[in-house]
Amino acid sequence: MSLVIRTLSDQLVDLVRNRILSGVVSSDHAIRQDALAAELGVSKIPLREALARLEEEGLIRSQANRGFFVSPMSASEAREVYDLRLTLEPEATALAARLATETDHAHAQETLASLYSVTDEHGEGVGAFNRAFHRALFRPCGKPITINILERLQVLSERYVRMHLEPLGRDERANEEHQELLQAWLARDADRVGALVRAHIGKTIEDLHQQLGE
Amino acid sequence: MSLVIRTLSDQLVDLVRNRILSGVVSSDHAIRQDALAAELGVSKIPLREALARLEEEGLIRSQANRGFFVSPMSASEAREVYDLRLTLEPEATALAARLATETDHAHAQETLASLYSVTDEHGEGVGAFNRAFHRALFRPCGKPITINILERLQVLSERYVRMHLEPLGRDERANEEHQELLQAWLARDADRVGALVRAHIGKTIEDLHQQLGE
DNA sequence: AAGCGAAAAATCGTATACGATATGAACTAG
DNA sequence: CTAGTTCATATCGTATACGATTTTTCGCTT
Repeated sequence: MSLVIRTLSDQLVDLVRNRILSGVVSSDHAIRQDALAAELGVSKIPLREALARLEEEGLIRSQANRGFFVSPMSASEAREVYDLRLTLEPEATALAARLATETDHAHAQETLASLYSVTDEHGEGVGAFNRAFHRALFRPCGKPITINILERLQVLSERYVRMHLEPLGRDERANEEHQELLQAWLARDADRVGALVRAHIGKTIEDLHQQLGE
Repeated sequence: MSLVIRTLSDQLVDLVRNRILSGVVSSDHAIRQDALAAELGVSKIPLREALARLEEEGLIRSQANRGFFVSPMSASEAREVYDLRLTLEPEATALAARLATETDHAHAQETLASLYSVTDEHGEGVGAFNRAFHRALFRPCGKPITINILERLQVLSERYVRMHLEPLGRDERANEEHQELLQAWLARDADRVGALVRAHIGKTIEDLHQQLGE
């Protein structure tokens, strides 16, 4: 699939990230490097490189000579992450709608189809496909740094979605919104795309605030 | 000074970052890990961890089995970086002006004084102190992720400042702007702070565009 | 002479092994 | 019985050494 050769460290980044997002590792006690390395069948060096990258992403923090801890979740962080997405993502997605090629269109449609196929199962991976869909919509905007920031924000926000929104079966409504968004995006209706993304994120913020009991 | 123990990798991050920003390593040919490690008197592992972190920051890119290359500079990247700063930094700095404590005030004043003292020399470190000053102004905003993103953007933008603006002796006017900005910031005049930061960044964008020959 | 192919050199990526630092428990003193 | 201290254990951080991949150079063929 991937034409570029992926180094072991890069693979570990995705693997450990998914573990953290799945909530497998608890927020409080440290990550045992040796144990995790042994469990994954690799050595410590590539694992440490992966952890260093994840620390830059903001998912974990390291205390010298004490180890890596997954960053604690907080209502304020959730608020900040979604505020930032609200600031950046609508504009980027709208721009991408204007610049998208036929290949991008096909890719976005495929991604949403995959999202549908896994939603029913309510299993793992829903968040990952959700991320992939939104990513497919803003990637063609042609702004590498913006894309990078948005991807980071998506990762940080996913924990809150998984913890507070997924149990409520909020997927149904999200899917309708996704479908509507995709149609506008494919039609290159930039203004409508921006508005929809803004509404989508805004709604998520509201739901989160309700859950977090503000 | 620093109460927290800094690991060797972290120190290398700053060191290598400064090397790249100084333009010591050219944009095209790869970074020799062994050579650089030997030159710095350390081993490869901590150096690689530092490089992995810098890659997440966006300063360098790695091709598998080929090595690390410093990201090429481009007019479009410069444009994007400053657009993002224009989107995020004024608001953050204005908010910080409202929330800043006496300690923060003292720190900001110290930082600007240090900036003055090194400006005359036109030597190294001007960029670093410039970064430190602006950082001191937005750090008290209390939004960790925003702070992190802005710091990354500062690093990315510094290369363009060093290359295109520093040779022009633009420091004088910048210092006046800095002084004005600091006064408004100390007075907690959030609106004025926002406007001044916006103007400061906007002016830099204009100067850059002129230099980059658009 | 130019282009293609193979072998050698160099560099990157990874595994193993060692020293340094922090945590936890046991022991002694008050 | 409690608090402080010391020692042992466990984990992290780093240096050294080895295998894999890529690049370059040399030789050969056309």
